[in-house]
This record gives sequence, structure tokens and C-alpha cells, in this order.
Amino acid sequence: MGQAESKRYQYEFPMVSVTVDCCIFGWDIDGLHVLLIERGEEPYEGQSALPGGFLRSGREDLLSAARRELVEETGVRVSHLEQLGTYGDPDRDPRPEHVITVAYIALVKRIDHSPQGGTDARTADWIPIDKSHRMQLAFDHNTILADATNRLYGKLRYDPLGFKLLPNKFPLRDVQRLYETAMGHEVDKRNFRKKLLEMGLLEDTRETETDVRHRAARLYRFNWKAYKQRQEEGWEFEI
Amino acid sequence: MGQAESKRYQYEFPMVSVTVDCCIFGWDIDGLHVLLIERGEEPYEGQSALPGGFLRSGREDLLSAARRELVEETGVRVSHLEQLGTYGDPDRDPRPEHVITVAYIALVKRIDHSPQGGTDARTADWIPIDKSHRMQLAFDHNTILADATNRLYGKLRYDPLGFKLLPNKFPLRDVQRLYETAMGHEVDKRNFRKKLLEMGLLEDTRETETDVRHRAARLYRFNWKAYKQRQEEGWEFEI
DNA sequence: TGTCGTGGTGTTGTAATTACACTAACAAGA
DNA sequence: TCTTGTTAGTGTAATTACAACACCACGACA
Repeated sequence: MGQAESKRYQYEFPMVSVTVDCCIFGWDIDGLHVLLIERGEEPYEGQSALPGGFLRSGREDLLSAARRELVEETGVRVSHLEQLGTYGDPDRDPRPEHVITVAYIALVKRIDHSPQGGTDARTADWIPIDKSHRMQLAFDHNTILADATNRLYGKLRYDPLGFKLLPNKFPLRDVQRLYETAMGHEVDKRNFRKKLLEMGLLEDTRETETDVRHRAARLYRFNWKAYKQRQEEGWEFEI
Repeated sequence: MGQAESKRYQYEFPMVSVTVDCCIFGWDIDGLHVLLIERGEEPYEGQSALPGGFLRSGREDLLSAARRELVEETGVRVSHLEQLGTYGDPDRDPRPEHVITVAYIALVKRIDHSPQGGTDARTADWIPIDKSHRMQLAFDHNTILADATNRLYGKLRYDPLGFKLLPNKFPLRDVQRLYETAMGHEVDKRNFRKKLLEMGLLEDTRETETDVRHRAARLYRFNWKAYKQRQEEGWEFEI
């Protein structure tokens, strides 16, 4: 926990340390990855872990802490972080204090973010999701990551945030890939395209892909403005 | 936080106090209620609040703390508590420490539980859900309760835990009432009954209500055993 | 000019969902 | 015992949603 300081804090009862941890999922053409760091400090020095760290007591709320730690350790800045849950087993952290952690989730385009190691993190990298599940992570981060992955798969179906993971203009093929990855099974191309287009939120840009060695696909754009409006009318996204 | 004591706890950084709070929803023929206490201690002495209290650092996990505090303050024992979320704004508690709280939800039959005030709680009572929303609760408990209510309405549809709120044997009418309350709108009687019965998890007891001033309804029983089995086969409840 | 790889398109059968209105049973009171 | 009030209990038809399914188009390259 860092260097010695002159000031110390005293309490009548033993208190609790609170950390925040971030499960940042990144999408790109080569699939879903998760952002992991290699710890530069004990405990678990040298081992992989979710980026995160201590809440600055009294000076920030949990969400700010998560954002701050994420930037400090990986250089990655995300707009929406969603709370996943809190893990509080007294033995989940080997240090003498009782350390509980509040876990957050976010989804980003991998291409927009190049993680770099920082404070307390030797390195920070995108790890393919399958591989991450086979690694031995620090603390109870395997559990947290598994919970996060489940939540993620559930969310994409009822929230168009999947489109935030694609470039501004995208071929329908890529949407399908994303959903097939997230849902864990393949879907029928025609039915999928029909559903997407009948939703009426995809604008045909009348442009096509370039630099492909086969027939170029049309590019579409997600109409966020129309979505917001529909949402206010009580409409609900589902795919 | 009380008088001087010989033993004190020292830390290098200011720590955080962690509390747990419980949103216990109770169902009975006269609708949905929530369990609230009247605080017997500062801050917010005399005001209504969700039952809850401090985590015993290092000695229990969050779930155990929630259970323990619930019993201590209200005498109510619940089997399943589900984590709702964690609230960590530094200003959410007027005390000098940063106090974050982890909120839990449970659903019970009101008839099985007679709350009684206890430690730190002058009284503990079932409050009709509409009324509770119009009360001024301690801390950020209005926010927590609102979040809990939303979550509750979402859950009943995908989890047969609604049947835990009814007596062992119940008329279909009562199931419908429960769901109409939870979903916030009425549903067609025939379609609702059809869906319930086609699910194949309700046993006809061949008994009928007594002491009613109109035609007596048949009583059914939810077959939990069959449900467990179907669940293991991958079947999912939905209504 | 042919072949490889991917883009793009409709129809039909089946299942699920919705909408909808009357008779049956029982108790109470006239 | 007849009438009234209150809730229980039931079926069908129309609509909509979903799932299954196969072929031609286009462009690159050999």
C-alpha cells in the first residue's frame, strides 16, 4: 500500500478497505477481449488482475474511483461504467484488513484504446476472453470476471450498446458477428438482418466497404437520435 | 461513534465504514409492503429507514452481515437475500467517516413475519409500498428503495419466487393479483390462467376455499420439485 | 472465363399471443 | 324460495412473431 506517511488514521473499530475493480470488455474484428493488468505490487505481484484500486475515502464516490483507477493503471478512459456487484468475503484478500471490492463493467471499441501500464500495473493488455477464463487471476477476480461475462451476454440483447462497439459505419455482417459472439451461438443471416432492418434504426449510408477482396458490403449507421426518441415513447430495444 | 476505548485501530490511509441495508418486501392479501424501522440512534434518530447496520470487519461477509442486522433490528429472518447494489457517495451519510452501503433485497410472506423493534431500532413495521415512496427516509434510502422496487418488478417475471409469497395452497386469482401488482397493469384472466396451467407446475389440490361469500375457488399448489428438475434440464420460468 | 468467397434477398409453415363474453356456483337477504 | 351480488371458470378465432430454408450477385484473382 505505498510508502510510509507521517499522518495516520485511528478508529475505534477495525474498518474496511474498499477497492473498485473494472471489467472492461473490448470488441474488435478479432473478437471480444478483456482488459487485464500485470500487478506491480504485492500481493499477487506479477500476476494478472482486473485493473482497480483503493477508493479515496471521503473524497470521491465509487464510480469516480473506478474511472480514476482505470486511467491510472491502464490509460483507458471510458464513458459508461455500470456497477456489477460487491464482493466482501473477509478472506478474498490476503492482507490483514478486510478488503471489499465494488466491481464495474464497461464495453468499448478496442481500436479506440491502447492500454499502457501505469501506477501499480507493470503492463495492461487486451486478453482474448476465452484465454482470460483459463488464467489464474489475482484475488477473486476469476469469479468477478465470470459474473461480468454473464451479465454482458445478458445486456447486449436489451440495450443497443452493442452498436457503440462498432465503427460509425458498419456492415450488417459485423453486427451479426458481435451478437453471435455475445450470445454464444450462430443465428440465421436472413432472419437477423430482417429483424435489424425492421427495427428502423439503421440508416443505409449508400456507401460500401473498400479494400476487401470480395464483394463489398453496404455500410449502415445506427440512428441514436431516433433511438432516444423511441425510448422516450416507451419503446424497448431487443434483439 | 461512541466513547473512548483502550484498543484502537490505526491505518495509513483513512478507511471506510461499510454498512448493509435490507429492502424486505412482504406480500399479503392487502398488497405489497416494505419493512421499515424507526431509527433509535443518531443520525436521523426518530426517522424511518431501511433496516441495516455496520459490517463487522474481518469477521463476516456482506450477506451474513445483512442477515444479522435484519434479525437484530426487526426480528425477521429471511432465507434468500439478493444483492441489489452499493451506494458510495461520500455525502450520503452525515457522519464524518465515508460510509458506503451494500443494499440487499428479499421477498417474504408478510403473514410469516411479525417485525419487532430491536437494537438501534425503536420500531419495525410493514409499510404499504405506495406510502413508503412518499415518506422521507434516512440517508439515501429513498433512492435505494426506488431501485429495489424496480428490480423487484423485473424479477418476478423470470423467477417463480412469486409463489413463495403465497400460502402453500392458493387460488389462481391470488397469483394473478400478485402479478398485476408487480407488473403495474391488469392482464386477461383466461390468458393468464392458461399460461399458468400450461406451464404444468401447478397441482390441483381438489380442495376449495372456505369462508368466502361467493363461489369458492379451487386451490393449487406450486410443484417446486418438478420446477427444480425442469430447471436442471435448462428450462426457464417466465410469465 | 471460371472459381472462390462473401453479400444480399422472400416465402411459407408453425407456434405463440392476443382479444374477447358468457354461464356456473354459492351466499345473503328479501 | 326467489332474487341479487359476487367471483369462478371456460374456448375460439384472428393476428402476429418466429424459424426454417436456398439461391443468385458481385468482385477479385488465377
